[in-house]
Amino acid sequence: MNASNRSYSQLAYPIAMTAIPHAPRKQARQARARATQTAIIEAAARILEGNGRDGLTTNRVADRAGVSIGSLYQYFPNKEAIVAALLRREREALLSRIREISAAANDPMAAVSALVDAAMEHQFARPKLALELEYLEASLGIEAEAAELSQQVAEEILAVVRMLKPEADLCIARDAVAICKAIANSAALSGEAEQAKISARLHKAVLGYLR
Amino acid sequence: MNASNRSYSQLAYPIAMTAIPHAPRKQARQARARATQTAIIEAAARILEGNGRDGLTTNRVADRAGVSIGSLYQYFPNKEAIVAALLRREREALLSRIREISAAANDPMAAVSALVDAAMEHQFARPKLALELEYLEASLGIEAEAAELSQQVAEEILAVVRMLKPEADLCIARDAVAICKAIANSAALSGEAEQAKISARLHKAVLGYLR
DNA sequence: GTCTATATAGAGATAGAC
DNA sequence: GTCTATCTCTATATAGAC
Repeated sequence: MNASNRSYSQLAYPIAMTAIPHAPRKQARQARARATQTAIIEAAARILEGNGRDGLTTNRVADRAGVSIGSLYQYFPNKEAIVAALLRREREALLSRIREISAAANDPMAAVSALVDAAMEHQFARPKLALELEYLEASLGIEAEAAELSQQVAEEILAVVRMLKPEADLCIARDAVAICKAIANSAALSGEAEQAKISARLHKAVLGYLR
Repeated sequence: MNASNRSYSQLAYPIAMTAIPHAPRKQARQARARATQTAIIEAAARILEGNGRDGLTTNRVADRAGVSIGSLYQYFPNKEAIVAALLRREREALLSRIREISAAANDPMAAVSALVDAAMEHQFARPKLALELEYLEASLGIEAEAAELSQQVAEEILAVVRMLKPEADLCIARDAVAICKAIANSAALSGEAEQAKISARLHKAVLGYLR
């Protein structure tokens, strides 16, 4: 994804004292670089939340991240790459949560229920961001990769769903995901705030579908 | 919406023959004007389907509609207005279909089922267009009006749903709509074409939720 | 390796001829 | 009332100083 992530940490430090001052400096630079990257990605996230996708300009991202536009382009080749990185960050977080649940699953009903909760928490942690990313995903030019992540999510979900409903196929899993997103988004958009109420409806919808 | 829709047709024609050539000319111009408007809106629709929202530029719309950019701006004050008109066209078509079903409703189950079918037909008639419009709706600046149309849809749906489930509220109706859109979109996006299969899942999801 | 300044391009929208 | 030509603005991306 970015070319500057070389593994300086694997350098074998010579015993000579002259090497010692270098090590931290190099490490520090790596850490700084990562921090800058993260800052840029998070700035993009906040702009999406505050100004929507039309407000997301590279100049604004650079400004909000506290770096110059020139620096931004040292870390990302173009605007798409920033959005892609952000999307990956969010999706991977959700995916790993799903995998945890899937791995720990015993009782089918409880597992499905836990998945629904996870989806809802994810969506409600930053609702505007989740929504904007969904919109942006379609126009990203990384369809292949995005599709692959969705695929992985669907497969993981399917594994759990099959505990409850052995004849289920991938369509069913995708539907379940779609239902979660749709209800959560629609609730968020129409200004609902009572998570408990929404959660109850979500469970009803998903379990009703899988019954 | 547009200022040129004055009701010339209500002019009482004087008996004098001089009036006769005017009437058709005015009528003809009106008809032409409407045709041009329609052509512009439909051109926008086709561009959305073929090039996505990023490809939707006013110049391209004018070109595809077979008029010059100058003419386009005689009919619409800006790009948003074109999208808004298109959105209205689609939404009102769906709304009036929903009203038909609602008005003719006898058996609750059958009515809900008919609504689900209508939603699915609408979504699958032009899936890409429906999806793009959903994305665009959020950035339209006509939130108030769009929200009102959604509200009308939800209320109409609620009336039918209450036949099945008297304690239902607007949230339930909105959820039902969201479920329909979500499953239809997700199916369309992942390339499913068998409408019968999707329809079966949709019914299951909605009826499962309302049970 | 970070900044400022700017090249470049493409969009929306308008002016004015016909 | 429709066209062509064009203005203006703003966004992405780069060049070059430091």
